[in-house]
Amino acid sequence: MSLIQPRTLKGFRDYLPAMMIPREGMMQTAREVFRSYGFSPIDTPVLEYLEILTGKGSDETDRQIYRFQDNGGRDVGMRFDLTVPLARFAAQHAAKLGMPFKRYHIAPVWRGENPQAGRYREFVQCDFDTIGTESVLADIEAVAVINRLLSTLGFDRFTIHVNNRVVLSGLLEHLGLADQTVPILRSLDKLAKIGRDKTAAEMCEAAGVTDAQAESVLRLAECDGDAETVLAQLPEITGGNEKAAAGIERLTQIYQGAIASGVPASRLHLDVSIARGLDYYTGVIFETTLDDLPGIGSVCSGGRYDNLAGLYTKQHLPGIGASLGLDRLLAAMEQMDLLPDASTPASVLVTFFEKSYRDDYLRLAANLREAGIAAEVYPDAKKLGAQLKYADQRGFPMAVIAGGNEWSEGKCQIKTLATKSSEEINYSHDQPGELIARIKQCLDAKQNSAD
RNA sequence: GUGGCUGUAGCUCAAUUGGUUAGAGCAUCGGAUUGUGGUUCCGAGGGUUGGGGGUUCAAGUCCCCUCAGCCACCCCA
Repeated sequence: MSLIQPRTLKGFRDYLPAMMIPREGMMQTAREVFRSYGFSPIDTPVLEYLEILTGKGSDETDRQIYRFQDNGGRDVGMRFDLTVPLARFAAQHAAKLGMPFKRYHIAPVWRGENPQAGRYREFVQCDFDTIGTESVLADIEAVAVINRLLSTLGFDRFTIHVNNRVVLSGLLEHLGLADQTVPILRSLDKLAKIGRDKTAAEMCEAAGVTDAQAESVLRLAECDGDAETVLAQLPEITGGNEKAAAGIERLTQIYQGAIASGVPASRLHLDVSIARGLDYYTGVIFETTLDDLPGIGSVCSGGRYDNLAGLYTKQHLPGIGASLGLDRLLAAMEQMDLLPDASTPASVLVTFFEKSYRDDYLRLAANLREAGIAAEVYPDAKKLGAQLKYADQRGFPMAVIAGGNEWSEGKCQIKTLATKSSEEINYSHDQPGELIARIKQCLDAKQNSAD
């Protein structure tokens, strides 16, 4: 019979232990950070009625949704982000949840687009959102959470780009271009890539603006520098428009609040030119890039959406949140060679030396686990060298070795793989304390030297 | 979805202008070595050259299709 070729779909990937161990660690870190701010976990179905998903996205996002008819003939789709399902969830359960409501959601999403480095058709997002309040405090907190997330994950050099869409829409209102927001945003987004002149030309063509209007918009987008400078220049650039002034005031508060929350000013960049983000954003928007690998794109983006749930309920449910692109970040760490190469989560390999002591090895390993030390017993009484090689290659930091000599003397050997050094420790099944203490000491030492 | 580049063993790469049975290093497994791993030596396995079709006496090499990866557009985590 012919074999079926084992393969995965374009843009979908397997995760081997060496990748999955840090990946799970990142999820755990994200969970801990979210919980420390009071966000609660939720989950929602992978599949939604198609109409739920297509309601608010642009044509572009609609095109990227995996969709099909289920066996009952219903039109369904796989979620392409976690924010739209949240809006549905909030509209459906608002009464039970109470407002404001803070949730986090770590789960895979699917987008049928062309993959690239750090860009997949299936990837995990770590979302956190606060809904039911328009308070600037929630906006500030979002910045603080992003900062805490990235730094807890081990990053030091990253930049959180912050903007408020209201500033631009205020300017557009001032210019009488309020109804051309979307095409103008789209053109503006290309500023860094295609340059000033082409951007202006495209704006004229796509949105029908005059040269003078394009000039005003570009002046806004090109406003750059440290936060104070930008904030000081914005009122004049936006022509004293009231709406823009409110947006600038909000941006100022977010900036000051973030600083007060402990976010280093060096990591904050008020970037009036970032116009990206899904169409549903209405206020502040965020993007986070790694200073050492900007090319991989934003690893944590989000913003405020004040009427997303409006599609599903008449209740006013404003929200703000952001999403950490876990798999993109993982790809970045891989490229930057930041991933540890251990492919086992265990700390100790108990070598299987002499068959007659099988139960003693099992008992010893059980004692280690009881003390919180992950331990694996090698399954075969193979040559010791082979077992140690196995331990080293899998990334076990330590091994325990005991044969007839050790057992009869009430001892066992512990070996630190990295240094090849070993020592004898007193041990009996009833009094494992000395062994456990010493192993923990060695593991701590290794942990510290790795940091 | 559109366009460009790429695709040989698990990994990194060879293979005259198309020309015998597609090679090497590393890795894997076994042995030298029945109580101590990253060295050395010996041996073994592993490929319908991503897959399919075509041109040719002859295709890893040329052409078409397809699949996948990377890049650009678009969009985004």
